[in-house]
Amino acid sequence: MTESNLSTVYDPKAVEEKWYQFWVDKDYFRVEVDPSRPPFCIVMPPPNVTGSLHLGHALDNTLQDILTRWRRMQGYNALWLPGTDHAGIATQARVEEQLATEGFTKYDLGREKFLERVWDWKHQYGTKITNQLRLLGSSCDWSRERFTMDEGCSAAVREVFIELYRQGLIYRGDYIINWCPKCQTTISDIEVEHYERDGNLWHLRYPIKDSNEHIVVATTRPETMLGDTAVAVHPADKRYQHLIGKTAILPLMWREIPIIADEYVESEFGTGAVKVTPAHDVNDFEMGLRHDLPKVVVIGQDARMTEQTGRYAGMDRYACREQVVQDLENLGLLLKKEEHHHAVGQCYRCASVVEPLVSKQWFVRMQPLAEPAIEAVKQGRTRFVPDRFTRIYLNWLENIRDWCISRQLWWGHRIPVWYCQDCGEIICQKEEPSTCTQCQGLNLEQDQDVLDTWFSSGLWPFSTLGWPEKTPDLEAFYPTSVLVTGRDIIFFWVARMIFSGLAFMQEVPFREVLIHGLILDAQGRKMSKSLGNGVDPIEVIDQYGADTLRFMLITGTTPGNDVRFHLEKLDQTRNFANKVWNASRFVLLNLSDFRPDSSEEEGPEHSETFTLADRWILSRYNRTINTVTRHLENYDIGEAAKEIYEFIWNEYCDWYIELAKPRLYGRETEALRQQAQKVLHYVLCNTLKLLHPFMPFITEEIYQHLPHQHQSIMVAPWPQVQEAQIFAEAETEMHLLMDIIRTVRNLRAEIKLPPGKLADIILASTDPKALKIVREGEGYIKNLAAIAQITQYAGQTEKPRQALAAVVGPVEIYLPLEGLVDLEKEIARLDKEVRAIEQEMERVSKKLNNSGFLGKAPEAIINKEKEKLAEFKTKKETLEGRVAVLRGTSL
RNA sequence: GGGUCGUUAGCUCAGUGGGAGAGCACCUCCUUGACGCGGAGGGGGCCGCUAGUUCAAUCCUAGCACGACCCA
Repeated sequence: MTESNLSTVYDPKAVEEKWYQFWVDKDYFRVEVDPSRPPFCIVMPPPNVTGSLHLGHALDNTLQDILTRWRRMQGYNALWLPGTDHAGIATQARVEEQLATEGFTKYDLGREKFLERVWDWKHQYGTKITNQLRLLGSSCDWSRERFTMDEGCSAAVREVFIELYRQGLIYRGDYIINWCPKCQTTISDIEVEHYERDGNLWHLRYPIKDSNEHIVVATTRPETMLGDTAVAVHPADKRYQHLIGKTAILPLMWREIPIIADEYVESEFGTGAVKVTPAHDVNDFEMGLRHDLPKVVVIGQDARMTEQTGRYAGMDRYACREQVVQDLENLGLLLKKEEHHHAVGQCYRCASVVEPLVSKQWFVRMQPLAEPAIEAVKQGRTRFVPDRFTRIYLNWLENIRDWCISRQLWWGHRIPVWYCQDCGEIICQKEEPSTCTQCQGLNLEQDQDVLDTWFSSGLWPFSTLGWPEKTPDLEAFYPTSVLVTGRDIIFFWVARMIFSGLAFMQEVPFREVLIHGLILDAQGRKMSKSLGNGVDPIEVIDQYGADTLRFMLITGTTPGNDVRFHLEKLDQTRNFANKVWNASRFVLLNLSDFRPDSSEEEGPEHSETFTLADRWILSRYNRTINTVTRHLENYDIGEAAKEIYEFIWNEYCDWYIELAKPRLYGRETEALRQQAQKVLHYVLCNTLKLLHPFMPFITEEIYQHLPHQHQSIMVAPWPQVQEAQIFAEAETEMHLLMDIIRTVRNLRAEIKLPPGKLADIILASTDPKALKIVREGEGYIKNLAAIAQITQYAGQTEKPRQALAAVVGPVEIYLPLEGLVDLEKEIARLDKEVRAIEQEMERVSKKLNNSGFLGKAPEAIINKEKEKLAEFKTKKETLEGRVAVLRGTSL
């Protein structure tokens, strides 16, 4: 064995790639349909093929990998299905940027050639990102990897489009949409981000026809007045009653427009009268429908004024704003301009100010699809974790508007609709028609637009499992077990998967949705390219290893809450990995002559030779299995990790290894040495299994060095609690000894006794049980508190004056130090402690004298308080007695 | 305007209806045969504010303040 050559510092680089390749070679990630085992399935939220892994992906996929590895070890047939997303706008934009550096536009290439370029891009970056997922340790089934534009997913998209079209749930119409003038495409409502801005509110006077009166409207966008087709007031507004039904003259255009009454108008806002521009405002558009108003398009897709605007035609929308204001002012029709704070919609992709426009687009009728999706979640068929996201989901679906799904892009799923240029027939079908179904004409043209990316990702949970074919995978794994995703795409994606799943699979796509927060930078800002505050997970892996990144991302966090990324936290986690490494090194160094004689799962048989420390660590280990498993079941993944961290560091390393050393170093019998080896090995080996889902690489590396039964730790069974190995009494006894040891160390520090200098102590107790524990634990105390001689007293015996004293439960501790004890200082110290105890006692007595407490509190709590009081009382008396001795006022 | 989350040690964050926790930072000590990416000990908190429920509130309820985010 070469274990003794293991470096004292864990080096992730040396092992990670090796083990990932090993797992792949062994085909451990690949899943076959297996009816004999319960299925567990996660479909991966497909990362975009636009770029590279960011920390959000790292968190998302770490969580999925933890769940998958854990369930796999538990014996589930665990499928984690990976894939990537074509990400329409984003990818197209990146390729256009690339072309621009070569001095081309997409129009120079033409649609077909351009798409070839995008596919090239996809192959390059799709591979890059899936390779990065491998670096992270993701145990997904790569043989099932999918892409939203592969043949199967594309077939699913066409199937769904045609079916919804057939049912009348997809329609084409002139409606107001959000237009991004930079991306030159529509975007859906949720792709618009609203930001507060400083703007102005202009008050414009519109003359009333055949009257000297004016009506004053307030607007934040004066340039749109050129497209006004009405003025609206609230029907109950007393100020304007006499004007309702009259006609106003639209200045500059000198068009007659009606004054209408509509509930939508807020009387309190501005002047209480609003201009109505149905072609350029969502609310005005709806008002226009209610009142049958004409729509005058004054701003075009290039964000310039249209021919409709006469002399303003061709101006940029903002230049036109200036001009209109100026012209109105010249006419004396600008009443005032006031500063006004308001929200402006921007494109989520390029941050251009979105222009609401009326245009012909494809829409999905949402009402009939949303209803079952609302019901399913209300019935708990899909459960959100944490629960609060249920309301966010429901709120959105309950107020849903129709979904604009056409995009004026080239990269994406082409809308499967053809228009007959001869007879105007609209043909919607899977395959390209060769002749018109109506007039048999040959002059067919396919719709130029593609579908919103989320249209295809909404089908992801079943399209990836083979739908629309009836595949064994679909049968076995749908509905999937859990979806893990960020809180930012509940609307974009989660809701759409649920209604699509219900519509086409008649069942929800997943039973549970685990929502996690976003990764923020150290100042709490979102990481973004423009801020340049992003952290590259690959660099972190390079520097610290994937295990450290994974563990760091999921510890100290709560489900659903954002996480700030601090580099220091990486050090902390790296130190933990190193601790695990070195504890394992220690065990290995002492296992050279060890041959396990029991199964890895069952561990050493209970034996009379178990020491107190053995029983204690076995008991603690078994309780840890229980707690960790429970936390994982509840998706409290950070808590599960913390539990393992604390068990390994604070119990296994800090105490058990130290307690076991004397036996290992052969100061006792060979049988005792072997017993220690067994327990050390068993607990370490199985604790590594608990840690494996969180830190797959280091646990595999160590497992392979240890004597082991399974080919890999990742296919070893998840540890089971062994009731026979839970020793409650050993835990209590060990805690008493640990307290005594801590207290002795404390006393030594008090008087600055050098750690190397052995001391003698006196332990006294009137409690025979305590004396027995102390007698059995004598060796532990001597070793861990650097004690040479322990003198035990049963009962009241005279103690040396020149000694420090302390009380731990029923045990008195004396550290005699002839000539070193400053009696005054010692008295002061003890007095201080007495006062602290008195405070505690007062609080407890107050409770116990409260009849309400005695009458209503559970008996266990009352007894606990009584015990506390009794313990404080003894301790106080002992310490006071001690003070009296030191003062010489007693005996 | 509606909603959600947060407010706990100097910093970053866990946690619980019944004696306040971790990591980092800070102070003291330690080249102890796994680990100085370590060990031992220590200091440091009206658990945002105000009411209410309760025998008991840092935890539950309401309101408020501040911060972040979402929706309109």
